[in-house]
Amino acid sequence: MPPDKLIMTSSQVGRGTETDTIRPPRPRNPCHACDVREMSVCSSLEPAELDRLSAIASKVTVDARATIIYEGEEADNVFNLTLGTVRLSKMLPDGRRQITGFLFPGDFLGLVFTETYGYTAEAVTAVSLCRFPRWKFEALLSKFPHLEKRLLSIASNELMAAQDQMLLLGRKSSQEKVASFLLMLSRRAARHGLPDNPIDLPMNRADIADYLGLTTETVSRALKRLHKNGLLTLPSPSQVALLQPEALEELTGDDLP
Amino acid sequence: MPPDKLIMTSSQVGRGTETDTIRPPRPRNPCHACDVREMSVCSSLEPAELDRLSAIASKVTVDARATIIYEGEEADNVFNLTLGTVRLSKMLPDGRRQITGFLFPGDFLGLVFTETYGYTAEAVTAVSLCRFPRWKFEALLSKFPHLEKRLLSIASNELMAAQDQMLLLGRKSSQEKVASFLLMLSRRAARHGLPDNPIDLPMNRADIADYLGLTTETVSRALKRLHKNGLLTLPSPSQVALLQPEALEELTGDDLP
DNA sequence: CGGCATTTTGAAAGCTGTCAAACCCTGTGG
DNA sequence: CCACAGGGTTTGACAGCTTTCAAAATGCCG
Repeated sequence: MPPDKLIMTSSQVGRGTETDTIRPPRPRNPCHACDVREMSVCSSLEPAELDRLSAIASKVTVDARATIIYEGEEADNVFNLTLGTVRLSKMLPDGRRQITGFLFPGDFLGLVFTETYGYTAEAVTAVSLCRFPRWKFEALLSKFPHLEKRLLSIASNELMAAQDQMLLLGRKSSQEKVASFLLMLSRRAARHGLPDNPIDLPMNRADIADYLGLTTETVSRALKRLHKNGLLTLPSPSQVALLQPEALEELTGDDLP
Repeated sequence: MPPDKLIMTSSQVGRGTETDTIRPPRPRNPCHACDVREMSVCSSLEPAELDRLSAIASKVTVDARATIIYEGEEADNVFNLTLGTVRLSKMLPDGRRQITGFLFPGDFLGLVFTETYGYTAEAVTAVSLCRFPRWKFEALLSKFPHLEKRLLSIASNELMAAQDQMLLLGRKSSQEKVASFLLMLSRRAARHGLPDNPIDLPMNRADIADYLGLTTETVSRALKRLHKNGLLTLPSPSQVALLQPEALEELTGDDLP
């Protein structure tokens, strides 16, 4: 299937997105095709590298729920998410699904060194991404060691996160899983300069369940129990207010930081 | 704690190791300190790179059950496993453990870009490794882009394996988990030129359980059930003969390859 | 051959999953 | 502006798989 098939123009991205509230004020977009300077990887890049990156990037917008890459499809592109939330997932033939991660602005997508993608990526919300043709991207890697080292560090961090997730999936109770998940979202939001206490849940219960290795019912019950114990409230199904983040920490089962 | 604390000379490595049966006959060891040429990463290295790698390597042997690196400890070294089996694990404060992976000869260990190790590594069997001081290793990376690219590819593959494992932990039944595990071991042995049908299990049931997110009892029962269904036999607790590998494939829940 | 750790087996409990239905939001259309 | 439709979420009852706890069996090693 042609790669162009993946690009769909979204109906206008909904309500004033929270990314507008990012604290470090937005630098002017230096690239006509793609706001490369906002990619997290850029922090360690030099101007020449940035320009090269911009030169091969094209901007893509995708509607909520659309598929960005299909598991098993030829890995022709690398993306960097600039707006919205993406979920990565793998499926068993009978339909059971495991979400292996959620991506937020700044995250890379499709950074694989295999012929084909190993997972499916779908837009949870309306999404904007920078797209880089793989061969150009790899050519760039060879020219700019900085970039390569940075990617290695990113991959290493992702591997670490994956190991934490294995611990969660293999050994935590449903309540610990949900508590861990909420805190992860809160921390991630804080890192991105977004409001971190009334947390926004861009994904639905089924996504959360498939991320935590649970069912929607169990997720719902775990939230209810946390609510009953006074740890949080649910102003709306997609918002969680953490009343006692410290107490929640203890319920994750993890070491306290 | 000083890094030297980690190095312990093993009592002679036990019985004639199976690695002696590796099919591609061993090249002569080109390095007095460490058989770098046998590292899996070497396949894509140039002679000059190999020599540099050898120059900073020192050989380390570790007794079975000894700890090689501790989670949280300063990440001072990078290792490459040359002989034996290593387990990587993370623990929750109350003692629950998740094994995030088993390492076999050729695998890297301690390849992180953080201050400290994110997991504990322990020798399952007697083990030999090449040790590289981190700072020297990183200096080498900067000089040899080949090496860097190779590591990026390794990290990318590990990430993929981690995602498969998340699918297993989050969505597979105990039987599917055990079937997947056995086939993984068999395939890995085959890739290394080792006997792949009467599989050797260097790790005990507790390790298998902690890798699959189960208990030893459940692992045992799953094996029993597979045995009862004529899929395998257990010549000894640490050996599994696969009688119908194809049928086992179907029980993994995965797509058939 | 005996001691000990590992593995297996058994019975019972518990947590999470399944199935079904009610409820609630959200967005639409009158 | 309100009623309605529909999907998503919550709740309930029950079943089932895995865990727990305990004890027997097995295999390994001195």
